[in-house]
Amino acid sequence: MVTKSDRLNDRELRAWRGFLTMQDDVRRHMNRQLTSEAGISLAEFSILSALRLQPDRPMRVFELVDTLKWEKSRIIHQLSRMVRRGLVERRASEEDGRGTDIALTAEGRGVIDKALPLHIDHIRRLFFDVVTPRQLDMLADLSEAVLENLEGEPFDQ
Amino acid sequence: MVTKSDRLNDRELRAWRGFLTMQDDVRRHMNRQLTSEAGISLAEFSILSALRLQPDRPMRVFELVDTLKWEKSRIIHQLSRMVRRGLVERRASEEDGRGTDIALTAEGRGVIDKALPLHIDHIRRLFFDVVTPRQLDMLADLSEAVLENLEGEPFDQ
DNA sequence: GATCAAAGGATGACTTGTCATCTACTCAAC
DNA sequence: GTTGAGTAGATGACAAGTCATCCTTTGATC
Repeated sequence: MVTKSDRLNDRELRAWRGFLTMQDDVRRHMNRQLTSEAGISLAEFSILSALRLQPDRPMRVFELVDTLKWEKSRIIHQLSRMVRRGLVERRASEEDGRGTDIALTAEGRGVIDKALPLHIDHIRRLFFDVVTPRQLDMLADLSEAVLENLEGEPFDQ
Repeated sequence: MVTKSDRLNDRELRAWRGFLTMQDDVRRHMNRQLTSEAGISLAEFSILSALRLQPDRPMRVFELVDTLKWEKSRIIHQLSRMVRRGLVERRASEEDGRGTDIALTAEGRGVIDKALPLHIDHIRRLFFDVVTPRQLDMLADLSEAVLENLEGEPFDQ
């Protein structure tokens, strides 16, 4: 049973503030590295690398939603911006008259192929170089526990 | 010495994807809970609770920057929006002619006093209830290690 | 084959966050 | 007391993310 109280204790506060700050800073660093070395944002990187996982076929919008776990509308807006920049293409799906296939353009493929190794180098230096294997596994466990817990919560989906 | 490679191994991938997804989802949940139960966003909550830490004096903008570790411009824009909504006030600083004091309005104080306990309840259910003390300390250590490491990196500040 | 709920996706309005740039003031050196 | 570098904060333009709403197609039921 968990002790309830109207404030966080020192241990909780340390972890929580550290987590929030770290996660915010890490995102900002990733964004800046990608912008300056590959000319794309972290959001664009996320979409492009999801598409790169299925190199030889386009993906449906809902597959991107499932892969990235973003809100549908967030994905769709991001795709619209990326279509404008020529990184991806929309095509009517052949299987489902309501559906849209999303495909990498040649430029999108070029960009992600260049960005991926640079980004992996970056997050290695940023993150993995100072995190022990034990911490890594604990973070994975913790993340999965929290994610699973989230599904039962109000304000979900 | 760390093994370099152009891709993440399974262990790294599991932790990294879990972390990114979890952190994104947690933010979204916090935002929704605050919006629906207290009528403010997470960004507004962050500013208001920083101000609430010094209940009896206004804070300077740079103090908010130091406390929250946000970019200066992010803080300033957020403050402008919150002034518009009547949650905080700007006053010329008496000590420094360039400076601005930021103070809670009566409404801002009312809102944060109502929001704080609700939010703490929420993150307890969301997060602390499924995270062990050991994991908590590990997360704090990990966050501090990564934050410290970030300071030496390019793309900092 | 008409009806209708649900699925797949798009759009608009609005908030949030970033970068680049700008103004006003301070403080030190001369 | 000028000059000039650095500090404190503000602004504008744009990219991201959220919510509410909309349109079309599908698929089940009658």
